Amino acid sequence: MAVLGDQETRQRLLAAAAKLFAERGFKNTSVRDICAEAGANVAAVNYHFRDKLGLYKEVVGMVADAMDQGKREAMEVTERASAEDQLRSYILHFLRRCLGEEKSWIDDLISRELAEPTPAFDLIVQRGIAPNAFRLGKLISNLTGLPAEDYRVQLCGASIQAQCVFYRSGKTVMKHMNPSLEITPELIEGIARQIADFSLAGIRAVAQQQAEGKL
Amino acid sequence: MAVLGDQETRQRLLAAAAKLFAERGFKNTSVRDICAEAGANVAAVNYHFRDKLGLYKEVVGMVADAMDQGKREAMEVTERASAEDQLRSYILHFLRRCLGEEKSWIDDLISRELAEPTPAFDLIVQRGIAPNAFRLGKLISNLTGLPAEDYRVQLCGASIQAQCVFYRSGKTVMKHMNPSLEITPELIEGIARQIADFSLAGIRAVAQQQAEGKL
DNA sequence: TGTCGTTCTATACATGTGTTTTAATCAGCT
DNA sequence: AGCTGATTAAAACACATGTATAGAACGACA
Repeated sequence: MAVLGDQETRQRLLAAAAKLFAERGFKNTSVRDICAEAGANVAAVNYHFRDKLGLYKEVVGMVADAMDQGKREAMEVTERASAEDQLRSYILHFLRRCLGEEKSWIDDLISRELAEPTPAFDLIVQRGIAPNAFRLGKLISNLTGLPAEDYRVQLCGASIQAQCVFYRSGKTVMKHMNPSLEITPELIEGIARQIADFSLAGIRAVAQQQAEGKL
Repeated sequence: MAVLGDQETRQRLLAAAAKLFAERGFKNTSVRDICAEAGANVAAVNYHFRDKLGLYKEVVGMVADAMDQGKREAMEVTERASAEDQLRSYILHFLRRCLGEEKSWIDDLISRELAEPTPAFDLIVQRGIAPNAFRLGKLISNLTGLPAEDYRVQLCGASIQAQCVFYRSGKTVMKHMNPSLEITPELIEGIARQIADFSLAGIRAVAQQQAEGKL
């Protein structure tokens, strides 16, 4: 087609690549597979993205942004709510994405990148992780009255993040140990509630102690 | 050499493979690299392990056992101590392995396998994860008086596990966001203490609620 | 209509990889 | 010494993969 890029196959390549990279990882996905999935020629990747790595970076950038947006929304929907309810909403939202069916491929791709960093690692930290850590810090600061930069606040944020992320690989393990287990919405809500209760109690306990160090 | 296997190069292959697989992952490690590292011939892998995958499975099995043993020791050293102290010891031990220098490659390999399962996934769940989840359940059961099979107990175990594992990839991210950060033993102990305080408060809060569901 | 720039296709190239094959080496045994 | 079985070595094979090249298709514009 024509003149100033209609970018049609470019988009198809991005979609196909996102799907396959998330499913199988960078090294296990061949350029040929991506092009086949996208209905494009083998050379299309090099033409549009210069490299296989170039394509991957673009995908990772998109995914990091999508992740960040999803998390921002999960907090902002309940902006007027209490800090506690904001936290509960955040946890539930996160767990739905890790344990539910849809869109979990986003976190799959991120997990892979964390376990086995490629040159695209930067993008994830910069555009996906850091902004979210910042928001979480503010939330916990509201909840405790401690400054957001406080060592204890940072670690509480990490603890909450940790419990959520855990269920991404946890899903695989659970299905493996108990194949008949059905992951219902009620199950997810139950887990989310317990994580929230657990964490709120943890936060309050930690906030009462003396600060001991600095990040 | 001779008769009934002196198994010398076999051992060298296992050691080299463990190191390289943990460093770069399964797909990113070539048989040739392993053999070079072990000072063996290219064909040695196929002779001793039939496959590249055969070698990998053997390595994963070893690693799963080593992980399990390490965690068992971390609890048993303090068998006579209170359940609370046992938990604190467990968390500190775990964090040292994730954030410290030595032996963290064990958990690196496990993480990769969780993020990108291969046919060796079974081994890890069976010999590394399941036994530990069982022990953790018993510990929390002691701590709360609830039965180890209780839904809430299981989830508390997951929360603790989660916070520890988190710092394995967390280390990479921290170093990336703040390259000048020194991970001192004191830092590790501080984090461990906060995780323990956080979790103990969480456990007590959760244990006081009504049970809501079953795994 | 003919030229131009963009996009797409078919094909080839170079390389890295897991695996196989065939022969050499060597310790123990008769 | 000569045989036997296990182990190691060198070379080759088969194939997948990332990338480069050369040309075709096609719309836009003069």
